Amino acid sequence: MRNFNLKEKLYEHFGYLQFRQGQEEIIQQVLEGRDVLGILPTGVGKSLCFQLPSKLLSGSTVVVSPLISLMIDQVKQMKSAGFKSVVSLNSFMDHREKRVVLEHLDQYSLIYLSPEMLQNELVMYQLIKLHIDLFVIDEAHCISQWGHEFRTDYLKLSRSIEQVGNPPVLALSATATPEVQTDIKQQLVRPEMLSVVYPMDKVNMSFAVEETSSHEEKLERITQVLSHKKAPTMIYFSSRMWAERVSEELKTKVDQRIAFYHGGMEQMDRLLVQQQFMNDQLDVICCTSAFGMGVDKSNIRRVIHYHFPTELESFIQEIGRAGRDGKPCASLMLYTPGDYHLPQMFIQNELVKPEDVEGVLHSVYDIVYKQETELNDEEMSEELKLSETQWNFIKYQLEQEKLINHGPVIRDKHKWGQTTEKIQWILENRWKYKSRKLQEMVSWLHHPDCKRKKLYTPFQPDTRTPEVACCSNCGFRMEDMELDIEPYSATFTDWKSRLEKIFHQGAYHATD
DNA sequence: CTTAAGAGTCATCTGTCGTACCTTCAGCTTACACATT
Repeated sequence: MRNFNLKEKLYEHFGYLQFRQGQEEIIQQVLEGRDVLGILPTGVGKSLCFQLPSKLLSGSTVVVSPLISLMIDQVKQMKSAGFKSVVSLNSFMDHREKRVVLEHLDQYSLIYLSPEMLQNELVMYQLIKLHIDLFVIDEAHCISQWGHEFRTDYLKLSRSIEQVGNPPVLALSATATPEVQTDIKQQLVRPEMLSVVYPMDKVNMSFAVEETSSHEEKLERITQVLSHKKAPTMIYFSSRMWAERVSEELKTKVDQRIAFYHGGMEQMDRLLVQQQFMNDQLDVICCTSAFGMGVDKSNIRRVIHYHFPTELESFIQEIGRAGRDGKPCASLMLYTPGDYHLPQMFIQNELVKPEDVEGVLHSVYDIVYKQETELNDEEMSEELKLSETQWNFIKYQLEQEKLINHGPVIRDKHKWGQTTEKIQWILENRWKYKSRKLQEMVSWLHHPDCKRKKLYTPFQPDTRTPEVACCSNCGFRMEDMELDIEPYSATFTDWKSRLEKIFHQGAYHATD
């Protein structure tokens, strides 16, 4: 079975003559049945690493993806490229459609779903009946970044993999420190997983870090930078309010097309703004971390941070969206000493204090065993005076100990006491971990030497020599940025190339 | 000796927070069939 020539198969199914960096190695290993953790830089075509194997393997391939929009995009893309047996299971489907797909699940060779969907009994019942010979986790850093508190179903993946017959696992991501890689392997219970890691340092990006004293100064600086030259720019904020506010203020100061984007907006508005930015109908987007995953725009020239994120991993992901075309781009970080409070509040908001665990568990006990009607998550977190994420975490831990949601009532006081201690211990470690990550982020801001080296050293042993000016500590200033932008691309072209573009709209191109 | 101005200290108050999935249902919109003028 392994005798065929992979390059021939690549051409036959996708029409490409050559693999891109890392693809062939990963596919080879996957086809030989090995578990692989692939860390490939953005824009290399990670999805091909499972799309080609799914064509070559006889059974089904399951792909876990964090965002519905990502799944829908990929399915659409594959369908228009002529791959018919692709489907995604998600909450946007109506009940009839969902039932029909579930009943004929064996007809699909590539099945996309969310980690939450895997916890659905009916879905799992149907999956178990299939022969699954590849289990893929796309954007695998979510396991480590979201799994512990925010989306705990990400920590339940190993159990699901076991249930569907322990197929080979392929985990893919663009950014993962060795620490995160280890966490991913641990959570998947696959310590022997093969790591295929490629460098992620951006040789076409210059870095600038500037201390400011106030909002007004930040605004003034952003205005200067934007006015210097019109170019696709993202501005990252840690709060929805500030994203909206600065977006409005910039509109009065800069003659460019500016909009904001965050998770609190209506679905349609989000889609519209994203599409406009993608199509060069917007110059500047003021956004929170909601904007990013699956954004594949090649000509983003500047990423400005009005606030800094809670960890370097997030920062790297955010700047990773610029300069995918390989042309020069820059990152500008603006910070004010007071900015430290915001990320600190985020940590508090997702982690319960260890000394509060005992009280919380007592209340849970009372509620679960004395309440007649079952409370939903929203009511529970309100009743316990916890944030949604804090309750998520506690709930997951109690489920793991089988103290809730596992049938018969357990009134074993000793067991509850033990669990209290265990949760306290986990929380103490999470507090230490998150505080350390934030500390690393802050010390990067103040690092007196080369910012580039300091940034990438935790991710890879050697940092390559940049093709552009290095960083503000190596003499780079935002004003020096090379920006030879052709007037907005693709807007005015002759009818032949426009027709060609329309004709090829559905054509397959591998993305991340 | 009294009083006003200014400086320093303490207590109180104000401000305010991101990331996604799922389920289920109420309420709304849209398309369409049918009856009436």
